[in-house]
Amino acid sequence: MKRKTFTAVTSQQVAQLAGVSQSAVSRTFTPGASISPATREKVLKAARELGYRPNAIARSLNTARSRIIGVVISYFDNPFYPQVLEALAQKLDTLNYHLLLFVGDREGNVDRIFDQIMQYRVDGIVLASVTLSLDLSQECLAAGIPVVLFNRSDESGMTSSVNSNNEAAARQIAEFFLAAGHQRFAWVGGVADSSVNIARQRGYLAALQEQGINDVRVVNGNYDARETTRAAYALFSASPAPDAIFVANDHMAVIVMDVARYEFGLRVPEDVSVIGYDDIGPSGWSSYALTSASQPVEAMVTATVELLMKQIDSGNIEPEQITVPGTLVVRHSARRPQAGVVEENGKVVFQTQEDK
Amino acid sequence: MKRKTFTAVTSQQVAQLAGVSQSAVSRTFTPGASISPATREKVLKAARELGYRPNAIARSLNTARSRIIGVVISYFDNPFYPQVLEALAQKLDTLNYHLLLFVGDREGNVDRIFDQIMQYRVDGIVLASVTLSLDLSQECLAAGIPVVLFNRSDESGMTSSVNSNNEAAARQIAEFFLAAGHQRFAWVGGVADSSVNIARQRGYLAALQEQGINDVRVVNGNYDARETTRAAYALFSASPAPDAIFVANDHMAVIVMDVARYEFGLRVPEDVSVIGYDDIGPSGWSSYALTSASQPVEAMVTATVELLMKQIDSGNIEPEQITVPGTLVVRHSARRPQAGVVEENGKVVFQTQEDK
DNA sequence: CTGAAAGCGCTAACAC
DNA sequence: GTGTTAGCGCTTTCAG
Repeated sequence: MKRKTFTAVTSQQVAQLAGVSQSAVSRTFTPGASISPATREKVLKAARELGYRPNAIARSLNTARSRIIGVVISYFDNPFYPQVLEALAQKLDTLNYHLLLFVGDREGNVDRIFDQIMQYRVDGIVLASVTLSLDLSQECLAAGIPVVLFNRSDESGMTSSVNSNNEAAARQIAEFFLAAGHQRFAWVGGVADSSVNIARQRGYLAALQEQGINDVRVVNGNYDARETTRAAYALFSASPAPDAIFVANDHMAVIVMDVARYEFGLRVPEDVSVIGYDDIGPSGWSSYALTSASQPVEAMVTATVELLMKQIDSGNIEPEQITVPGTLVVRHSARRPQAGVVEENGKVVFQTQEDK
Repeated sequence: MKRKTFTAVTSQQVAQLAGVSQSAVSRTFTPGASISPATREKVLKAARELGYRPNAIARSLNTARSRIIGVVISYFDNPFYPQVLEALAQKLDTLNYHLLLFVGDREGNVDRIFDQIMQYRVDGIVLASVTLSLDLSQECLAAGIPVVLFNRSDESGMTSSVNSNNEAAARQIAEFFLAAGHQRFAWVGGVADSSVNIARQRGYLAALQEQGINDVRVVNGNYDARETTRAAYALFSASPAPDAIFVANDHMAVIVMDVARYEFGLRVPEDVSVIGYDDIGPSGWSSYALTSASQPVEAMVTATVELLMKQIDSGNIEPEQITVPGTLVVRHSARRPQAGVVEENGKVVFQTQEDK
């Protein structure tokens, strides 16, 4: 058994053992501080003996930097977000920052989350919650805390954000459908006023319209399993049913496929082509083999963290909008066009003219 | 534009504006403190005006309580863990605790994680990382920090843990297979030395053995997609191939099903029955309709948090092993026995004799 | 390069 | 009930 008294060891105690001043101890553990190799060694030795670790809380108190980034997420059902979370945690860890997690479910807890975030004096915030009102980010910015919206943008341009190129990707999907000779198009949307949903829908419809197609069936799945099922039913019950469906994200697309196959006996892609967005894990599973616009999670996370760090270090929180391009990963849930589908780094992707 | 100087407002400033002492401010924000309604109001008013929020960092420093729980997770690919994370975050939030996330990927970063955890003086730790060595928990316990292992146990009994009843559930699965008349059994394991994997395998094999079945095909998927695919190939290439496969978790079971169907043209469950463990989201999708032992996530999380709180409040970290029972959710990936399958709260489950 | 000393913002005795 | 007074463990001037 170890000592019963669990009072953590302090720099003071280390100093005493090492026979130096407490500031010397502090300096040994402060990267850029000026300290002689000799004392440094003494301190390190004593620290090791005592099992000393600097108290991050105390440090935060007088540096006014917590080295904590608050991350607000909801929609854990969609594997996209856990993937982001993992990447974010790893990236931050690299920089010796830490991740305080907030779950933003109902609209009602914005105030509560804001309160918690403020109390912990987080150095920055990643807002990756689709549903949460933007008031939160405004309040944080007003308080001088850097915020970056992840996979979501703020139309007013007041908040920094990192997104994939939603509109362009959606246009590409329309082109893909068109090139494969589809005729009857549909769109299954997510939460109607979420920014990525709007951008994807806009790109898709616009590209279609440019080819003279105005008659696109639009339904809404609201990022919700039950509602998506209902929306899919509506789609396939119509006659003629659509033969090309772009679903706002993979998490819903998978449901649409299941309804098509198991409730309507449709073959995918022979009877109907389905394309999604995100390229989450299940999209790669054989049962789905979903053709999907991939989100470059790593790149997006890197951009997010860099943006945050820049703002934290400079104290300047000028908003900045970052868009990182993704690719259309071609699998088997949608009929393939004759041209444009190529292999690239072991993945099959679709290239439009401009890409070349 | 707001004021350019973002120095957060302190209790001192509030005190001044309210015309009271700084301690009065502190008291109004300390739940049980004795303060008169009158001063309380004055303080609250001043605080509102200034946008004051207590500095949690400073508070932590002298209460020696951070109100932060460190959560260590790896294996984000398996939706089970994100689900746990979400539940944990929500539950902790309820109690005004916060969740600092650590990603434990490689064995190598145990020391690093431990270091970070210690530096932030977290009040407790939830270890939900399958792969991470138990040294971490030992070190934390030695440092006097409550640790509870989640979905994982420590054979030595030195660490607290919360698990579903792995062995019992596995036995039940064996019974289910047996009752449905299966003959050729197989087991697809996860990381060989992970505690839940061991318990599930043990229960399954023991129950089978008690019925005189000793010939069970055992392969290993290591909780990894590629390896699981390989393991499934091995299983189905043999002749005769198994007709009843228990896979250590759903995340692998889904892969096994895909291989069976799309690589070997097998029908599930006509040709082969597959049962998994966890009852994650995708298991409910029509393409899989996986029969699976459900983990009672909410109950497990509640137990975890309660245990942690008890230990934190009492300062007593006697290890305690908690097991919470789950149910076998019956879908369509495994042939159903004649008896024992009943509907319960809208879910179809399997009941063994003892259950009744 | 090093030690002494002054806080960071708050809580918790302690007197009144 | 309220103000005064010590710190919590550390960083950071400031002399030397």
